[in-house]
Amino acid sequence: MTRYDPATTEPKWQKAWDEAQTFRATMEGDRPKYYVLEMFPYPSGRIHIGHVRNYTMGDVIARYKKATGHNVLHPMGFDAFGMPAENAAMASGGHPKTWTYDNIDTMVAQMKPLGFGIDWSRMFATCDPEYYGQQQALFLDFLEAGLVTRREAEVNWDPVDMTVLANEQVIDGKGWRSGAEVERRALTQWFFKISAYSEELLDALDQLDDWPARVKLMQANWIGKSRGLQFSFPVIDAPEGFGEIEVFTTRPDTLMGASFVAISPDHPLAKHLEAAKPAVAAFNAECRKGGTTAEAIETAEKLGLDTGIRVRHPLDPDWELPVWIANFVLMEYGTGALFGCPAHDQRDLDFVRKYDLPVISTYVPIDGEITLPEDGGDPYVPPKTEQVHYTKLVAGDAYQTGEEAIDAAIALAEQRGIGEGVTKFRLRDWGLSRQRYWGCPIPVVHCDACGVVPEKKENLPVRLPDDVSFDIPGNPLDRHPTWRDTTCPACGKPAKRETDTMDTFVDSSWYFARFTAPHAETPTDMEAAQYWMNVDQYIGGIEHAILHLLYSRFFARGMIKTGHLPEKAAEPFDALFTQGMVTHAIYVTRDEKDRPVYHFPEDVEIHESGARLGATGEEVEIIPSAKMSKSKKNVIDPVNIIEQFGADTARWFVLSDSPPERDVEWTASGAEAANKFLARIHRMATEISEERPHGSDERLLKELHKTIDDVTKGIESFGFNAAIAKIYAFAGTLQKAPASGTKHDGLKTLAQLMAPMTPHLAEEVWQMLGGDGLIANAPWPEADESLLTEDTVTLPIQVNGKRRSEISVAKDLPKSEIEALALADDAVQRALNGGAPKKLIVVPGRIVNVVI
RNA sequence: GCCCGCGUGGUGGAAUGGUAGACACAGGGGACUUAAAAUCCCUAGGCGAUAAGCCGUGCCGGUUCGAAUCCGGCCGCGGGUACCA
Repeated sequence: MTRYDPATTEPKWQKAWDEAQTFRATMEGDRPKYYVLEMFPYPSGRIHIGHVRNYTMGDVIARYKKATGHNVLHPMGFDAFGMPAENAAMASGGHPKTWTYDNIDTMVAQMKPLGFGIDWSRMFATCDPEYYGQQQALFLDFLEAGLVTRREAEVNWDPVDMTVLANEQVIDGKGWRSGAEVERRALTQWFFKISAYSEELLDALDQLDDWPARVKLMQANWIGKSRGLQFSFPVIDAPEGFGEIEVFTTRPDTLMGASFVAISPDHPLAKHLEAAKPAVAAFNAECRKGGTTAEAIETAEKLGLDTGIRVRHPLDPDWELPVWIANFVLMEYGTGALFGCPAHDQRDLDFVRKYDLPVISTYVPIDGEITLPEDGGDPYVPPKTEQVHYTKLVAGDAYQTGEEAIDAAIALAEQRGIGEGVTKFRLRDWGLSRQRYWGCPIPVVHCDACGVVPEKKENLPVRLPDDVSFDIPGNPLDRHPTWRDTTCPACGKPAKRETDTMDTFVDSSWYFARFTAPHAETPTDMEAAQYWMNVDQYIGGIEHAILHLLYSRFFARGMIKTGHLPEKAAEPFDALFTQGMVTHAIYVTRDEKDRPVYHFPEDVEIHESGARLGATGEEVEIIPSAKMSKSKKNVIDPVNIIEQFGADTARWFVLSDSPPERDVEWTASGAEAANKFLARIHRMATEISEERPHGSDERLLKELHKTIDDVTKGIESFGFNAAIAKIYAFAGTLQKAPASGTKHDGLKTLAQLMAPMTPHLAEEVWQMLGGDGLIANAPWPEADESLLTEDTVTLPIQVNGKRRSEISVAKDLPKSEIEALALADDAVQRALNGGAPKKLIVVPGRIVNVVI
């Protein structure tokens, strides 16, 4: 008996697929198209087991769809621009380009042995000039179509290194290299006008039936549509040009509980006051310390400064309120100013308690007592749909819901001409400027005479220069005179190139469209886009639920507007699946200064008494389980598993144990078990590979068709682990079954069911059993409906909801007879103890419940 | 802080309103073998005695004939938070 040997078998079948061009996608034939895409990887160095999991899932879908008669497109590429390449260049003196392309070569060489059914002829990297040149063309078309604008926005500024920092490079409010306290500084930057699409991007979520509900909810909350009242507070003794302060509120019903007006440190009035008042200037400078992230701003200590300016309450001219500058007021949202109502908002209450301002409740619960916030209680914040008792009413009835009171307040304000109801969105425009080298150059030129001038399309791509260095902080493009200095495309006079490059999210916002015609001389080829779009199934991590997916949805709309995609591609991803991460324990020792030193799992030996370093025997601390990360060294390189057990084992294991949307802990023992099972399947094939015997096995045939049905449904619903459990169960039954024609056919069909997951083994078994051609080209088995039903069913019998017994009855037995049988049951008799049941619930085919 | 998830045996998990723990890993016992490997069989949530029974899906409460599943409140963990990708 020959043992299954993946080392020879897997390359053999990969070569066979290659030679037959099995996965080359063309627009020929009349089969329906199917486009399956996994979020493309960043070329970080080597692939890890999480990549294997992600691309195996996509491959299962791709191979399954091919078997069900589809013309499948399954491409692969690399999201190749970004910071890590520059960091590597800074750390080790290489060039981002060399580093990136070397990594891509390594990762492709690691992925090919996994046997993915990918059309490798379509591969590209976003750092290929061929790709980013087309992206520059897209940018120019977007600019012309009015989808791009330029204005000031804040960045993290490292005052020592004199550079812009990414959020990731700000650690505890300090620059990662200099250690200097970071401050926020405004720069003129390019923006995509995504906020103009707020309403549309929100509304269209409803049509995405095959997206996870939580992703749609996160996007909806991110876009953040809210209706409220915009109105002004008249300023008393106003500085010139600041006669009133305009605010936006979603709770105009609480206007009679206002206790202060707060403006952002970036509000025009705050900036105006800086000039005359050193205290304001100092306060605003204090507020601008720290990074730009929402987390940093929201969790910072709430600070306020009384400007001394006072305003009048719009509903009561005798009521004066103080105007404060507060660091929690964002200039980007609403009007950059608000009124505080501490009785019904925790943040406002914290603020007034800190600065000793009044608290005024405007409503109380209808039922029940609360300690009013005036008397030291918590703020009262019921849902807007709940009816409350208004004690200080703006409009409407004293007893009404928050929603009703808000509508009434807006109506009153509009009637009196105080303000108007407006709809605001939280979504901000997409700042795409990055002050970095390794990205797509923004194809514009700054000319003293003509201003900002778009580069001519015939001059694209604007290529990144190769001769740059990273020995000093900052963007090397800024100090590269021969690249930076150019001539104005409009007037021909000397001018300077834009040295900012694009956010890498731009690169990943249209790559899916480029895969449909990766070498077209325009960004897309309309015929190919018309044929292949949309992506039928998109697969990727939940961490992309908001930004990447939202930007892609915007970009698709922009590409339609500029004639680069057909109308139908406005929502480019028909179905979305978000998979979980692969996690692993972290192994740590301590150095002489008690600093953590991380170790790769393969360097650690696990003993009963604990873990030790293989090389030195030093004791190792085990930190339970965390997301795989290169810096913590808790990454599993799948190459080890592939070398030891083969690609099919790696594929089978990553699919078998965990539901794909959930995080999975990597364990080596699981891979061994997966390998044993695959060897078992192969052994079965060697045992029954001779001629197909006569004779059928009805019981086995029913099992087989049930398995076909279960596995098909499992794959369709991404229930790979459950599908695999069914395969395990059927394989056990099959192995024990006596020889028959059914057994022979059953193993062949089992190979087909496994083919999307373990394609090499499946080809091997298929060939051994005399299958026709490649299993990769064989049509998917269909379950015979007539074999799926059973004549008798087992009904559990509950007494008061607890299982006490079970009966086996004919499937179509009338309810009355089931009732009689259930009541006659010993356990039920015992429970009834001579009495009669209060109620008898019979759910045909499912359960009986006797209520006593 | 805010938004979104998740929490089930020693472990990965199954069951999405109807028999909690399918399938597998690790464990225990056995067969085969001179021995080992490989393979095969049995066992397995907890308490109880192997019975009856009781308890049990992070915690507390609710809806229901019936809740891991639906609702409310908490705790813990994870993802995102607009310059990580």
